[in-house]
Amino acid sequence: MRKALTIGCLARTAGVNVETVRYYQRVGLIREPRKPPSGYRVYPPEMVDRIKFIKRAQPLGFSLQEIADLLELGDGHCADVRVRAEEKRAQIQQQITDLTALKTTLDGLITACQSENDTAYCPIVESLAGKQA
Amino acid sequence: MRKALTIGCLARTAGVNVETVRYYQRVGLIREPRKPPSGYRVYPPEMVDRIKFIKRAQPLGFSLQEIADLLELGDGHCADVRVRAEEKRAQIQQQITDLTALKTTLDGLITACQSENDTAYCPIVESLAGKQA
DNA sequence: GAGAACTCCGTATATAGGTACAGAGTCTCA
DNA sequence: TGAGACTCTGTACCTATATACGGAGTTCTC
Repeated sequence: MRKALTIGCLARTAGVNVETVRYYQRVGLIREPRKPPSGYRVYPPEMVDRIKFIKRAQPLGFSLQEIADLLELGDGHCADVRVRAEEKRAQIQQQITDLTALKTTLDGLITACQSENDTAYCPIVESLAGKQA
Repeated sequence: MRKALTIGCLARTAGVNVETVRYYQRVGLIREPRKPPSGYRVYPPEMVDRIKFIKRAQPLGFSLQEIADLLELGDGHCADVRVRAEEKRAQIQQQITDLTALKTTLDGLITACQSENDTAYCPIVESLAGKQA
């Protein structure tokens, strides 16, 4: 019989700490499997990808709560999925726009690194100088 | 005479808390102006944009340390600017790629919201399913 | 020139996202 | 079958990123 996916195995496979898995359970980000009479919980294999997703979404600027929202959309507990998905998409589009601006600025720095730069002007700051505030 | 840009005025204009400005000074993210004999520090006007930049970079997934790095690049304290800028650019490109994948998945959810979704399969998770780990 | 509003400095508190550890029970495998 | 590895629960601790507060001094405004 294949080894059961217990919490330690899950954590190792997904590349996180066991305590992190427990933490995600505590805050409701992932479901805790029913505790079998024996006492050791067994996780479904998809849980590995779910945790990997979380770990990749974080450095994109999503909080755990936002990630929970995204996952819920994917889980298809519909109702207002469409509306919420559209909101998320708009937010993500804004992030892409900002990052693209930043990247363009870095391109400039890279190709013209002989910066005649003794002024208070900072090209990096300019890149996100949206006048929205 | 125009009102001097004291810390309160700076904070208000940039849309942050006074304590946040002090905090950024403490951690070295922005420079604290020399204290005049009177005791009230005066900030240069560019500081407003610098703080706004920080506040826009954070939700893109950058830590304060990473933002400090970016700003330093822009400030042109060269030496290894080119190399560091190239690293940052690569990182940002990866973020853009990931976000684009996520957005594409949301597009799918939005156009085909009648999800025949009773399986363990989750399209959102799939979107970042890079097999890099 | 007096009171309100502001600044300074130091310290304390808050929240998110983990990580660590203790003590007791369970599983695995030679 | 017994030692070592693992899990469970609960609680404590840690870092990053702020935010709040108290008491003393400064500036603005009327």
